[in-house]
Amino acid sequence: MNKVVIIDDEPQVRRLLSMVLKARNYEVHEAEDGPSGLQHIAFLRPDAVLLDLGLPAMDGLSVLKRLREWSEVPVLILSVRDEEALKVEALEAGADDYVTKPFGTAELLARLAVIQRRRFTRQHPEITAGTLTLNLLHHEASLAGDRLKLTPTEFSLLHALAEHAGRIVTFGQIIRRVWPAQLSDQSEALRVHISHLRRKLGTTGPQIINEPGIGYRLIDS
Amino acid sequence: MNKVVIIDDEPQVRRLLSMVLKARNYEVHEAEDGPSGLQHIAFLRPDAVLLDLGLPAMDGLSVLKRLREWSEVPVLILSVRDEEALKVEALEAGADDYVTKPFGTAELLARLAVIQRRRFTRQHPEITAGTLTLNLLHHEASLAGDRLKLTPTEFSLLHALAEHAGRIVTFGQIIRRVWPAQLSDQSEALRVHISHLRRKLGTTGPQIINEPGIGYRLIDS
DNA sequence: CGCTCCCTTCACACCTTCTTCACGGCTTCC
DNA sequence: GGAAGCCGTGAAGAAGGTGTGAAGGGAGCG
Repeated sequence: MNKVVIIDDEPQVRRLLSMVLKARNYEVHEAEDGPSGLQHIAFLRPDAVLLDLGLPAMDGLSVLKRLREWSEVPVLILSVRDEEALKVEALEAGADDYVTKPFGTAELLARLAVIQRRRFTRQHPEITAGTLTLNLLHHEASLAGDRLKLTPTEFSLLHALAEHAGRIVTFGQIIRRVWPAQLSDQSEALRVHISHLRRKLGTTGPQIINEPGIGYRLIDS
Repeated sequence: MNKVVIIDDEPQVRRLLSMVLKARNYEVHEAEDGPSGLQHIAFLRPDAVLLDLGLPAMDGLSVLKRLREWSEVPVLILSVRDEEALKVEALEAGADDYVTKPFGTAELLARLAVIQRRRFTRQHPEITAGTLTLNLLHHEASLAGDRLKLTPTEFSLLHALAEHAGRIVTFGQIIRRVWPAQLSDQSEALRVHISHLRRKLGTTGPQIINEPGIGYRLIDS
């Protein structure tokens, strides 16, 4: 499913966009300011970003520039009519397209589809962490060449950990990613899946380490 | 060039400060009371403000509170020794640091430089103070490249200090931030966590300094 | 319908972390 | 110089987080 992060300080705009996109089967994540938006993007690796230019604390252009230092994710700018100069700057800083508020949903969806198609070509189909390999295209995991038999939830969980191998991934990040639409607390289920994963990973290769009170970390050796 | 506004009712103090700062290539503007000081700030948009707490008509604390309604400009408080309680109030009202009269010019210039530098490094997903680095996204802390093993409370506490590295953070500010929902007095627990943090930080890099009766300060070297 | 697979919940033992207490050193103030 | 208050730190109990076996329940399928 297509993941989108919306960065806009106005709750109404976020709600509208969210509704429209969810109806098209997008998985939507919202952020109300630049820093938290960047964190969402860094972790979720969405397929597209909708970015408001007129953010309060850290303006949209700064967010975009910061983002482009490490990500090529398609970015669609949301701007109001009188920010012409800013729009140009944004495009030069690496935005893919823009729509002017107020915008029609049809136009928005069309532009979104276009910028995604443009970027679609290159994507990493495999991630590795030591002897562990995840093939995202085929949903397959293997450990030192041997195929691992993982359930969908386990694969998703391991994916979240392996993508940031060696680093801490917080409980909140894991849960938002593995259970995006879930409102109830999944931390209990998470512990059980971690337990299952550890058993399947065995004692020799990569290990899942708990950082008490914070999250988990996948280490290579 | 750096613009500074000095608000102090004593002409000698203003003249001294003015000389020192001009020698360092600051552009200096003087005001002898709160209202005219605020006007200067509103009009000049200075890069820093030096504010005497003991002003005749409108006291320094009132000036600061008024100022903070519309400006984030760094403010360095000038106070005399017996205004301890006032200093705490000033810091909690948004002052960035203070120096006690009489003060050395070296100290004044150093603190001024610190509070100006810090305003730029807001909102970054990573915070550094000397050899100390906090990665907020991954909840990781490292000292000179080595990862520090911190508990959640320790991380939160160090975060509060590091975000204002070089400046005083009052007990009240720390406690409200680390234990937001707590009603009981956590000052005892705070001392213990500070102790643990100091042990983990060691004796070489950044140090946590106690400012008796006021709060703590994280210094780089 | 019965089977299988998978996810979630529960129970409980275990372990880490937080808080409190106690006490000694240090500074400040009279 | 003595008293009072603030601060640092060791130790220990309290509180809360974590791992895992087992059981319940829903979806898909023949």
